[in-house]
Amino acid sequence: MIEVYTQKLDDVWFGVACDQGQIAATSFNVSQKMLLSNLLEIIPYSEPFQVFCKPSDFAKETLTNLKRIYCGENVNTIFPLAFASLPTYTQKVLKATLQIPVGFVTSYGEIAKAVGGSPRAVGNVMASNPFAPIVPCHRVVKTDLSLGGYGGGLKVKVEFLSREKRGFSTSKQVQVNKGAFKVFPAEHVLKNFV
DNA sequence: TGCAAACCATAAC
DNA sequence: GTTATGGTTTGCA
Repeated sequence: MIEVYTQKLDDVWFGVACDQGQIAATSFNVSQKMLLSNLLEIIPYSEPFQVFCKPSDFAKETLTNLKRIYCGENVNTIFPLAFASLPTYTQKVLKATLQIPVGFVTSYGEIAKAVGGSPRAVGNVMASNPFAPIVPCHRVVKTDLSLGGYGGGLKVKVEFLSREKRGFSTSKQVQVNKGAFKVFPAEHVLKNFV
């Protein structure tokens, strides 16, 4: 039985779907209706689920952390994400995306170079990211440092990046399992929006 | 700039 | 199996 919890924190709804102590999906939205719709779309139709009004302790902690990420804070928590049910390639891309530090962005192509596959395929994984905003798909942009797309709307993507900017000025390398990819300061993207 | 073609993993049929 | 579909990228006019 998958347990679904939602909670409103400072005008934004956050939600988590828990499956046997693991996180099957997370999401956020200004409307609770949309949030539930997003979450339920992620969990398989065949899985029985129940929506709870009151969060469990674990859910409460997770939702609080989601909000902190949403606010642009550094959150070091390791979340028990349910990767096992996802395709291998999807897992690789999501795990690489997890390595992008707060205040930095990278491109679809950079991730593709690090984990294999094509930028297009990486975009597909982002588009169906079950763990927003834990997996920071908002930190992935196009090669020319223009935005690309975002599930929650481009405005939200920009807002995320401006809350996360840390004043970095130089790019750096991030190691993943096999390869490495380059990350750029979030400012490099934001400057196109002044 | 702008457009066409290559890209490649998924999901849906 | 096969096809359609992208949160892309690159090359070429």
